[in-house]
Parts: sequence; structure tokens; C-alpha cells
Amino acid sequence: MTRVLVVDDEPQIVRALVINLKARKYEVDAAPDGATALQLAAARHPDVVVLDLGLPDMDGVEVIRGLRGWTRVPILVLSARHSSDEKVEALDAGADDYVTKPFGMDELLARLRAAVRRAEPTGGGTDEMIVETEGFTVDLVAKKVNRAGKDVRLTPTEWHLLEVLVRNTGRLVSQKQLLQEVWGPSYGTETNYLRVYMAQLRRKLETDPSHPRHFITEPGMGYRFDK
Amino acid sequence: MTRVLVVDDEPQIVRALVINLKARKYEVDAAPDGATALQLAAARHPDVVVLDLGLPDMDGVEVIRGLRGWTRVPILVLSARHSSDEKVEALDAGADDYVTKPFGMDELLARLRAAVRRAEPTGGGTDEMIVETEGFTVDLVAKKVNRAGKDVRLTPTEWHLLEVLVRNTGRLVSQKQLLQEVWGPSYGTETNYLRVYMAQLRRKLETDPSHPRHFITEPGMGYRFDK
DNA sequence: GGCGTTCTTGACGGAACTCTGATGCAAAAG
DNA sequence: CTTTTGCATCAGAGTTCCGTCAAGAACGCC
Repeated sequence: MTRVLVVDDEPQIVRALVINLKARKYEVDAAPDGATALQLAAARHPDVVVLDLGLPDMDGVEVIRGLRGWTRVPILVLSARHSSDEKVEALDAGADDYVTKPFGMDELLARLRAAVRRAEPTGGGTDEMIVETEGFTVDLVAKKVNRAGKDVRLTPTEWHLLEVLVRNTGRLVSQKQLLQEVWGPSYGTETNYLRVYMAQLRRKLETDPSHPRHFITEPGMGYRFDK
Repeated sequence: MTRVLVVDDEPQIVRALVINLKARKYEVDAAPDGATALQLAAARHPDVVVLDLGLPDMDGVEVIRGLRGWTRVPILVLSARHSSDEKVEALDAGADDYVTKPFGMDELLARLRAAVRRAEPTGGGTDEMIVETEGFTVDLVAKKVNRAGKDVRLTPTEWHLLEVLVRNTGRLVSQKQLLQEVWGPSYGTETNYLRVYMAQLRRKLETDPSHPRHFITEPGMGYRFDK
């Protein structure tokens, strides 16, 4: 189910959006200001953000920057201002689309669908995004890990961590990047989480967990997944 | 260089777009109708398509579908029609954005930048920034050094030092600059650190560490990395 | 409300890394 | 030829970082 974060300080707009989105089977979170928005985004990892630029506590563009610091989630900006400069600023800060109020609900929903669609992982269906090692197989589309013919059960956090590593196969991923992608932007230094969950992954996937061959530690820098 | 395909049957709009895009260092192809557009798209593989819906030979939405059959290239729709239905149809057919005429050039360019930006690869196919010598290979993105088929393990400081040198391949880097970039602004004089870590790098990477060929000392001045 | 799963937190031993000082060598300066 | 200066090398001390375990807290599911 697609999760949407709606950020707006006008209750009637939020209500209208929430009703329409829920009717179309979206999962919706709402935030009345920028601080709440950033917090919710980190906690809930929405698939798309609908953001009103006129917020009570901070400039909407700052919210965009705050999000772009750690995520590429599509951001659809709402604004009462029609000025070209405003649009350019928001778009260049990292917004994906800009809709001026008053807006048609149909159009907004269509733009939302477009934003979600293009964020989908390679919809072409040609490459299945399956990574194989000699000990196990990771299917990024089906979200499944197979080892010796049996599916391995992973917790959400374990899976998320594995996903980030596998999407960067062969590349070193810094601890900060891992923490921020999996736990959110404010967790950049909680390296103990990484230690615990990396140990879990190794225990579940490595042939010899105490001598990992695929989940490599680069001391002081980060981790690397190798085939 | 980013390649743009402009599809429009009104010469003056095409001309305005081409001039503005070329001035901003885009490479531009232009097509006056749908058939030419599909053909050019296939031949030239543009990074983004700007598409007017009002074409002489076919419905613009058909062009979108024709493109979406085989590519995920961002499509930015231009149209004189403000109707919500038109927008929804185009977006749901696979367009990425919809701008109504008359449009502001600044806004259009900003939306174009946004479309190109989000199409940029993140997990796959990034440019690799690889530097090769006859003895070893440095991958600045994956943070990997390969020597004789095996990965060389570098400590954070060693890697950081190597990175600064490699990014300045062929140029002399002063000791002060190296120290300040790797250890911080207040370490401009601790040249002994440099000696120790330069020796480590040579020991790990040079074929004959006592007669370095790549990590050259310039006495009294600094160090230089040569291929 | 009870139960099982998952997430968080803290502590500890061991491994890896950084720093430091001593020593030797070579080239430039006197 | 001697002195001085700058660099290379080595090994040990101190510090930081990582893997592991275990227990409590939070969460979701009947």
C-alpha cells in the first residue's frame, strides 16, 4: 500500500486530501507543520510527500532541503503563490512537482500517481533485480531471501538494511548513510544499531557468521556487500 | 551533456525552446510531429522529452504511450488545454509533468531540471570514477583499491589521504594541504603523520615501496600522485 | 489482556587503527 | 668533511571501533 505524507496547516485541505486519498486505498499521515513533517517522514518513510509551502513554523523550501538531505522520496508541492520564482526555487531545492492552489483534486491525484509511478523500481519488468551469492539469493522485487531452498525470515529492519547494502553491491556504504536510510536522518551516529543488525544478517545469511564473506566490515568507514 | 527532444508543431515555440536550452548547454533535437518524435527518440535516446499534445499527425497521448512502450525517459507535456481531464489522461498515460501554455520559460526549465534530476541513477550505473595504474586500480565511488586481482584493505586515514592525492593526479599537493584535508585545519604542521601514512600507502600499493613510482616525494614541498 | 516478535540499550572483550618516539639514511648547506 | 635538515621505516602504547550477548521495552496480533 502506498503511504502518503500530507503536510499542510489548513485543516480543511488536509481533511479533503485525507478523505480522497483514503478512498483510493492510500495510507495517509498528516503533519500540520515542518518539524512534524520531517519527524513523520523519518519515522514512517512515506512513498510520496504532499507539501504545502506556507507552513507556520518554517519555510517550506527548508522542509524540502531537510528531506533531500537523506531521501529521494517524491515531493509534490502545493502553494497558493503563482510566482515563477517560487516555483523555480522549490523545484531546484528538490521538489518533483508544483501545483498551485486552488487545485483540482483529479489533477492532484494524477500528479501523485505520476510521482509514485516513476519512483517505482524499474517497472519495465526486464531485470528482476535478483542478486545471487553462493550461499543465498536476494530478490529485491519479491522482497524474499532464499537460502538452501528455504525462505529466510527477515524482520522489517533487517530487510531494509539488506536492501540498502544489496542495492550498492560492491560499493562501500558509510555507517552514516546506512543509519540514515534505514532508521532516519537523526540516527546518523547510533552505530550500535548497525552492529546488532549486521550481526543478525550475518547469522541468518552467512555460511560462517564469524568469518563473513559477503557482509564485509570496513573499520571506521562502513560496510560493504560483496557477491 | 543532457539531450532534450522538443516535440512541437509551432515553429516559434520550438525556436524559443531551442535557443533557451542551447544557451544552458543542453543538446537539443526537435520534431514537428508525433511520427518524427518517436523516430528521433529511438535514434537519439534523449534524457528528457518536452512534448506538445497538439500535434498534426497523431494524438499527443499516443506519443506518450509509444514512448512508454519501451523507455522510462521523463516526458514533460506542454498543452494549451487547461482542462483537468486532459491533464489526468496525459499523466496517467505516463507523462511526468504537465505545463499549460502560455508558460514561463523559467518555470519550464526548472521543471525540466527536476525531471532530469530525479531520473539520475542512484543505485545503479553511476559513473565510476576509476583511476588505473599499471600496478593497481582505485575506484573512488566504491571506495575500493584492487591490486593483482585482490582488494587491498585501507584504513580510513590511508583512504582519505589516497583520495586527496588521486583527485589531484599529476599535481603537486603541499604537505600543509594534505594534512589539513585529512587531519583537519589545525594539523598543518604535523608532517610526521604524512611520512607514516605515505609509507603505509606505498607499502600496500607500490610494487617496490622503497622506490616509489606513483607516490612521489617532492622534498620540502609535498607529494604527488602519478599514474 | 496475554503472548510472541521485534526493537532498543548497555556492557564487555578483543580487534583494528592512530599516534608517538627512536633510529637510520640521504641530500643539501656550511 | 662535518653538520644540518628532511624523509623513510619500525615497533609499541594508547585509543577507538567492532562483534557478541543478554535483558528490558515497545509493538502488533489474537
